[in-house]
Amino acid sequence: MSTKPRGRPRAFEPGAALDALTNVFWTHGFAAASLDMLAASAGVNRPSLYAAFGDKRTMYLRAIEKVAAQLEASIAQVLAGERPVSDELTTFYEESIAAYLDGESGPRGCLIVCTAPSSSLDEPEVKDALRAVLAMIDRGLEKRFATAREAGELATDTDVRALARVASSALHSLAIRARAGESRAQLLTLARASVALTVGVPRSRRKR
Amino acid sequence: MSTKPRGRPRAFEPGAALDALTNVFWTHGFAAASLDMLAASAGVNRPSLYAAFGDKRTMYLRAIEKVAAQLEASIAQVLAGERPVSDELTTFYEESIAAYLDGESGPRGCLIVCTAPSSSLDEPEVKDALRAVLAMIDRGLEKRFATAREAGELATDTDVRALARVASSALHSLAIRARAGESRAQLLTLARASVALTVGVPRSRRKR
DNA sequence: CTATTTTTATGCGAGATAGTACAAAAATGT
DNA sequence: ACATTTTTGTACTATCTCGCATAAAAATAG
Repeated sequence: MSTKPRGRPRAFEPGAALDALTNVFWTHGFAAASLDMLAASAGVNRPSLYAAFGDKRTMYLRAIEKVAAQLEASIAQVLAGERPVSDELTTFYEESIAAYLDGESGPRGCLIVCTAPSSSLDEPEVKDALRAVLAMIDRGLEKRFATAREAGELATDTDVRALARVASSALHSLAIRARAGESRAQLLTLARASVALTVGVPRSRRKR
Repeated sequence: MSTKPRGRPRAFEPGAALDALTNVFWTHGFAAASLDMLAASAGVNRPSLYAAFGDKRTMYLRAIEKVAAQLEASIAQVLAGERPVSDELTTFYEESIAAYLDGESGPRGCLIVCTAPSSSLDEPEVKDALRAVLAMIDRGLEKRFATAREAGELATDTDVRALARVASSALHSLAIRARAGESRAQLLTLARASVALTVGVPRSRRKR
């Protein structure tokens, strides 16, 4: 099937290179990330980067797509509907917080929530990608809440759409707060309070 | 008291110049705002800008301080404790949404929430300023909720600190969503749902 | 072994960028 | 009138920036 391509083989793996690009954008944002930094981080020369990914804006959009895909997978996996909705939502926040805090040199929040808004007015495609990701998060939570409503975990008259938007808000705020330097304990306080307000106290923490 | 200064008088008003700088940073963020843009927007030459405000980073920090002061004033005024907490909180969100949507050329969210996170890892002072503003918002809401609890509008065992952090989250999200292009109606839906979840349905909208 | 194809690496080049030096300008003090 | 003080505006420098042109390198095809 995939017979060997004709010319000189690539000296780098595009997937690993995109990981490196994503890392640079995550720390510095779009505008402050220079091509020299990006190329050095990927261990590749600038022309090779251009050949593989296009210009800087395209590289940034690829990074957003990559993170968005991971996030979508995480939502599908954690909010699978196998445990009580409050437990799953708690896990979702906890895992997000862990991801926001574990940058190579300190906390850095979410690439999309924390860096895309800044460049979204100069780069319409970034704005579109940002809006799409926000909508994807809303939809993922809405779907889980709809299941919970059917299962009797939420009142039958619950507006799951609006509820999902509130639950997403906590996620956005967690990303920003993590990047601003808030402690894990502070972030967890917000996460737990948000869960309690949106879907009720988790069974494991309910007084009795 | 303020006898006239000795040398050639200023040809621009520093307050108006800072407004112009703030405007540029609001649209483009810190890194993408060039000194040429800033100077042109303020109608001033670059050396005059440097003399008045210091370097670009300092200009950006002044812009953040200015917006933070306006926000603090808005919180004190709108959440004064003169009306039911749900009404005041609704007004607070509505006014914030109006501000997020009324940029000169389209919606642009909040300068601090939408642009500061992106440069906060490269510029520690920006990170500190961002964290301080987030804490200020949390405190302002917490204070109002504490008053509401004393007034019997919230249950006596309400954790007003955690509640305030959730209410702040909605504000952060509104800022980002506005900049991403969500409609006023979408933003209002989130605002109303957040009010309902945190402090209950406003009297004016309560069924009976 | 030669031709072809694709990637790599050096390096260029046009332009933007941040910050500053310096002289002219515009005010006040004496 | 003249010196002093402060701001203005032009010009400058040194550096960075993006993106690309071009030739060498490394593979396959025949």
